[in-house]
Amino acid sequence: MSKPRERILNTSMILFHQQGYNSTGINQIIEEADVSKASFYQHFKSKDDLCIEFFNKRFKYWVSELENFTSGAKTLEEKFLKSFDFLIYMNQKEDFRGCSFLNIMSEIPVDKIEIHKIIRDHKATLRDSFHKDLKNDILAAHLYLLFESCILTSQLYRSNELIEKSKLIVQNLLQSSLSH
Amino acid sequence: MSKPRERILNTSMILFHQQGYNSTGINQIIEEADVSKASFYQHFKSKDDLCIEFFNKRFKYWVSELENFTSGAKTLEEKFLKSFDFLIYMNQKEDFRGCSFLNIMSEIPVDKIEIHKIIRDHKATLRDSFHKDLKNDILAAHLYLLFESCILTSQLYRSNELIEKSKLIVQNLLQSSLSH
Amino acid sequence: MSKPRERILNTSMILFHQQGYNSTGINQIIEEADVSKASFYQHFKSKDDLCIEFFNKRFKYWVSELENFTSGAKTLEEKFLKSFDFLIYMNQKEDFRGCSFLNIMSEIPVDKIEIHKIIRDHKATLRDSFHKDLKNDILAAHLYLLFESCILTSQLYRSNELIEKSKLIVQNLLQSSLSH
Amino acid sequence: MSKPRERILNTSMILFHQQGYNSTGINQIIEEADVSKASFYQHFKSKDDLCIEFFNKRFKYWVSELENFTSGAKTLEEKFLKSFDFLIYMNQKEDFRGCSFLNIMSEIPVDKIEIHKIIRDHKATLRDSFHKDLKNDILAAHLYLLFESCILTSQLYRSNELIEKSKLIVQNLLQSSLSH
DNA sequence: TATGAATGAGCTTTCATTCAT
DNA sequence: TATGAATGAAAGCTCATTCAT
Repeated sequence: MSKPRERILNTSMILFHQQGYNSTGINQIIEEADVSKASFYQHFKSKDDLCIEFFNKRFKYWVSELENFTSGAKTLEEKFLKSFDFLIYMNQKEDFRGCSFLNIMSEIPVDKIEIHKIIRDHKATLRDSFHKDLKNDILAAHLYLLFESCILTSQLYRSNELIEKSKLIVQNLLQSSLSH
Repeated sequence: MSKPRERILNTSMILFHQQGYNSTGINQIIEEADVSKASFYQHFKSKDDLCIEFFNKRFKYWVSELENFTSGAKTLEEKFLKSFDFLIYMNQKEDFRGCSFLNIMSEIPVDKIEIHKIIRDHKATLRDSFHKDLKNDILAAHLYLLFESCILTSQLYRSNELIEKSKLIVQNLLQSSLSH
Repeated sequence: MSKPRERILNTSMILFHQQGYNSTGINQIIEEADVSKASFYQHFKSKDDLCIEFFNKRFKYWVSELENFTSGAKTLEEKFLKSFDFLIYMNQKEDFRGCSFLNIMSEIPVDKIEIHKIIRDHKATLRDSFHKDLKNDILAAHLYLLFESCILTSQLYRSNELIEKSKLIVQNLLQSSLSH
Repeated sequence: MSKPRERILNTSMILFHQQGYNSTGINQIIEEADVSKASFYQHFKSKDDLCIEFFNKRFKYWVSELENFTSGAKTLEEKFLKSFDFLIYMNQKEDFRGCSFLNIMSEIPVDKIEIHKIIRDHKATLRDSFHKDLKNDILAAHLYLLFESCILTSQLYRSNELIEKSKLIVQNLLQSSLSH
C-alpha cells in the first residue's frame, strides 16, 4: 500500500472531480483513503491546501493524457482534431464531469484568491499552448474558445454533439487559414 | 416594504448569483430578506425549491436585459455584436460573476435531476435563439459556442479581452457567411 | 361535506390512532381535513385540546363497536370470549395498532395531567365493566389484566397468538369459577 | 469523570426512560452529559442509533436487577411472586414509568423496523424465560400476560393495586397447577 | 365566522479543524 | 510520525401557535 499522503491525494483525484469540492467532506476523503484525521492534517495544512495540490496533480494528469492521445498526429490540423476527440474520450471515461478547474472555480468564494489564482494559472497554461502552436493570435484565441466551450457544453447537455460540430468548424478554420 | 416571498426571491437573486448556491445559507437569506425561518419554509418547500424559482426569475431577468440591450440593432450582425457587448456590460455590472446557471450546475450533485433539468432547459432556450436567427446550423452552433465561452473565460480571467477578440471573429464569420 | 369541526375530529381519529400523537402534526391534520389553520384554532384551543376530544370520540366508538360485536352473546362466558375475538377483529381492521389510550399515554409528558387523567378515566370505565359483570373482585381483575395484556402483546408481536391462548385460559377460569 | 460515550449512554438511560424518546432532544442529552454535539455524533450515528444502544443497556440492567431481586427464591412459586414484587420495587424506584420498551414502541413510527425489531426481540427473550421455567405452555403464557399487564396497568393507574392482586392470582394458579 | 401570513423556538445532523497522548 | 477524541459553528428544516384582515 502506498504512503498516506499519496493515498489522500489519489482519493481527492476521484472525489473532487466526481463530486466537486464542497460536496466532498474531509471525512469521506480520510475514510476512502484509509487514513486518520490527524494524519490528514499532518500532510495538508487545510482542505484548501489539499485542493491546491489536487489541482497540480490533476493538471499534470490531464495534460499528459492529452499529449498521449494526440501524440500520433502528423500535422497541426490532425493534432487539433485529435484534441477534440480527446474531449469525447474523457467525457466517456469520466461521465461528462467537465473540467475540475471550472467546476471548482464556481463554488469557491471569490476571496480565496490563492485557489482562484492556481485555477487561472493552469488554464492560462492551456491557452498558451494554443498560441504556441498557432502564430495567428486571433485564430489561437478562436480555437481555444471553442475548445473550452466544448468541455463546458458537453457537460451541460451530457452530449458530444457540439464537439462533433466543432471538429467540422475547426477543420474549416484551419484549411482556410492555411490557404492564405 | 414588499411581501416576504418577494423579498426572499430578491435576496436570492443577489446572493445565489454572487456567492453561489452552497456558500449561501438559509440563515443569510432570511436575515437579509428580514424574514423568519418558518416564513421562508411557508413559501418555499426547500432550499432546492427556491433555487428553481431563482433560476426562472434569473432567466427572465437576464433575457429581458439582453433584449433591451440589443433592441436598437438594425442588422443581424449588429445584433450579435451587441450581444457580446452585453456580456461586457454585465461583467462590469456584476463583477465578472459569469453565468449563474453554469456556476450552480458545477456545485450541485448530479442526482438532483430536477435542478439540472431546469439549467439545461434554460440554456437550451438560449441556444435555440441562435438557431432561430441563423438558419445555417453549423454557424449558429459556432456563434453559440463562442458566446458561452466568452461568458466563461471572462469570468475565469476576470477580463473582457476574449470578448473583444470574439467580436472580431464574429464579424468575420458573419461577413464571409453573407458573401456566399 | 360535513362541518370543519367534525372533519378535524374525524381526521384525528385516523391519524392519532395510526401514527400516534407526536408524529401527527397540525399541518397534516388541517390538510387532510381540508381546513384552514386559523379555523382549526377556532374550534380547538390547542393540539392537546383536540387530543382530549379525540379520546372521548375514540372511546365512544370503541365501546360501541365492542358492544355491537358481543351483543349476540347469550351467556357471560360467551360474551367474554367474544370480547377477545373482538380484539382479533380490531387487530385485523387497524393493522395491530393496539390501544390509542396506552399508545398516547406513553408519549405524553407526565406533567400534562389533564390528558393523563382522561386516559385513566376511560380505562377505569373499561375496568369497571369487568367488575360489573363479575361480582368476584379477583376474577374481574384477572380477566381485565388478561384483556389489556392481549391488546398490548398482540400489538407488540403483531400476532393474535396470545389472544387465542387467552381465550382458552378465560374459558377455564370461568368454568371453574361457576362450578364453585 | 467517565468517557463521553459512557456519559451519553448513562444520560439516555435516565432521560429516555423518564421522558420518552421524542420528548428527549439531542440538545438535552448532550447538555446533561456535558458533551459537545459533534462529539455525540462521533459516537452515535444518529439518535435512532443511540436508541438501540439504550435498549441493549436497559435490557441488561433490567434483567440483572430482576435476577438480583429474585435470586434468594427457593421455589419456583417464590421466584414468581418475587418477580411481581420486583415490579413494585421498580415502580417506587422509577416513579411508575412502566416499561421503556413498550413506551417507546408506542411513539416510534412503524417504518423504523430496526427499532421495532429490537423491542420485540428483547420482549421475546423475557417471554422465553417464562416458558423455560414452566413447561406447561398455557400456564407460561398466562403468567407472562399477567406480568406484562401488571407493568402496564400499574403505570396507567400509578398504583400497585393490580400487582398485589396478581400475586394472589399467581399463587393460586401455581398451587392448583402443582396439585395436578 | 373564517383565513392566509407570519413567527420563535426547537429539531437532527454535518462541517473543517484542533488537541492530548 | 501517527492517532482517536473532542469541538464550535453552522447547516437545512419542522413545530404548535398567533395575528392582521
